[in-house]
Amino acid sequence: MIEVRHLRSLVALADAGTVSAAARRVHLTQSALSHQLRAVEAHYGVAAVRRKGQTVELTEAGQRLLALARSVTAAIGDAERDLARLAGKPSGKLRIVLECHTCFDWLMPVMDGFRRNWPEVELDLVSGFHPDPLELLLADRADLVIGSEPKRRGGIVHQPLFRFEIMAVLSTDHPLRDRRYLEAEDFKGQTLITYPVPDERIDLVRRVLKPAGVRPQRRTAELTVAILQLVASRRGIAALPNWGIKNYTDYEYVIARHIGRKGLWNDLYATMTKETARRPYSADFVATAKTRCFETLQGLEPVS
Amino acid sequence: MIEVRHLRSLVALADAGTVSAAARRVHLTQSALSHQLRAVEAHYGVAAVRRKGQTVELTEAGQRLLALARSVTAAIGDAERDLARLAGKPSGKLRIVLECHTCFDWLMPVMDGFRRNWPEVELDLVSGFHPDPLELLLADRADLVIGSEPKRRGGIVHQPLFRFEIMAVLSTDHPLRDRRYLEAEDFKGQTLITYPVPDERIDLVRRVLKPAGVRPQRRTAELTVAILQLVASRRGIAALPNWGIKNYTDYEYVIARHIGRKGLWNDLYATMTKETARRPYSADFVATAKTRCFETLQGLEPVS
DNA sequence: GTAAACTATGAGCTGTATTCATACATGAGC
DNA sequence: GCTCATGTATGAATACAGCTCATAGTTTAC
Repeated sequence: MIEVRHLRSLVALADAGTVSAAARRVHLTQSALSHQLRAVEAHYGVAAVRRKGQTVELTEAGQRLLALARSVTAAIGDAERDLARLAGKPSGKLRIVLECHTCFDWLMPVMDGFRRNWPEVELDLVSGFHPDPLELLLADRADLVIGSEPKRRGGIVHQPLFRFEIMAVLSTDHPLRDRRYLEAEDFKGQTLITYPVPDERIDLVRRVLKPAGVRPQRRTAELTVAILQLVASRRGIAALPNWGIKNYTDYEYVIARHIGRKGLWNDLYATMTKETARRPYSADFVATAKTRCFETLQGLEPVS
Repeated sequence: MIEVRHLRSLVALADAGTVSAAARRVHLTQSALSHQLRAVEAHYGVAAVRRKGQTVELTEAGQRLLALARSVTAAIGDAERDLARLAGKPSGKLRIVLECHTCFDWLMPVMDGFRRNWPEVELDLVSGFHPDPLELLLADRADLVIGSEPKRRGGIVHQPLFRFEIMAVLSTDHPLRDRRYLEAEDFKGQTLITYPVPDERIDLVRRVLKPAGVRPQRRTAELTVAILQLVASRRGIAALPNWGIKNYTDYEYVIARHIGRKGLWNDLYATMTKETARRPYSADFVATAKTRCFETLQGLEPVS
């Protein structure tokens, strides 16, 4: 008998593209997922995936099962929201602070979905720059902070969202184009194009350049497209999330390179007070944000 | 995490009305189902059922979960049919023979549904009376027999459908009206109103009256409503399935009494050749017939 | 009042899903 | 072409979830 867990695994597989990555997403071993897949295939007497070298591809039967999986998981989600509503009228606010500038790109559709699912909740985006966003939580001026670097503090919980890679973005004819990955030294004498935020908020600077004593020139732009425009015009190098630049690298408008041998990865967390975390709608916000990002953004990994 | 098995149990519970009966339907113990229910309720922090003396009733949350359950099980059913189609183009015939006259009542909607789900399968109803329907299977003049009394024969398999009670139907002012149940003796001197089929096909006669040497007068009518009409007009007693007369007894148009202390129960089977049983569409026919009957007919029990 | 239904619940067992250990395949980099 | 990293497959061992068993408490019918 097929079970919800099989369907969730299948969704993860379709989104991740490999059994191993899917296993990480559903917090199982690769072996467990392989066994699951085999069991489902044996049960229905059809192949659900086709092995394609390092990666895996759904067969027609797999696609059909995936369609089932998506509709079933969506139906379960809807039901669970209704149950939460029945368990106790959950009116309230959700005021969100964004530490990470690029996160706007995925946050907007998530917020749109949330507004539809929880019309009774007052959704808001706290704007402006805040040196210590956690203070906003404690001062009851915000309910949820999206950022990295969880700092332990009483009464505050951090819920992992996902991990993504920050890549160096270069013009197609940049002298560093043949490097497989860039190191701190490579940024010497370069211009770094960033959002208009302080050094501390730029992972490349804080975690790579500053420790190595490298201080390249800075130039800023508000919008991601503007930054890419400057990069393409050879005005400098940018450091942006993998998934934010996929469309531009695919068409070789710009090129992307890893930062460091293993790449520069960033963990994203949703941070809130314990009390907020207990509310069903905030839990749902985090859950659907994760689901949606893993579904739509490329190259994501779960926080380890 | 809620699983498909919980949802199936919930459907069974809603259809059966008691935890014990639901447990029999899903082939689990009453205890297992009670534990399941508790687990689901604990997981969502809501009560799904309200105890009502001997029986059980869904709460609002239970109703919401039931709606989820029905839609999910239906979606899984659809997907499984599609997978069967992908596994191998299943064109073919399904010629059905009915041993049991009243079964027309539930068979028609089941056949309608089947025709929609399997347009590529030629569905047919073999009409007329046949002394030995199994012969039709072996002679390839039919594919599926619906009847009771499974006789072992090589190459032929019997798949249980359900068990139902045959009750004596009396006019509201009948002298036997105060008996809680009728015995063979009670039929002495009565007129028995039946479908126009031989003695052997009438369970009351074959299993109760004949063994006791009681041979009441017979009078026949083709249609169930006609039989009920005669009963109401005090022309005699009939023996009909529980579920077939519910509407009439509810309005006290006629009254129904058990036959024998424990009631007279009849097991229904779908009988076919092994080869037919292997075809996905015949398996699906049996499965959906069961599901649908348990859902729509009252007082059914699974075959033990 | 008794019998025959029903439900609830803790303890214990069983079966199944998961992990572990391992073999083998593929692709990138030197 | 060799090595390394990363992927998949699979049998055996393991752990835990879910089931059954045993039992007590309720409700309903006669």
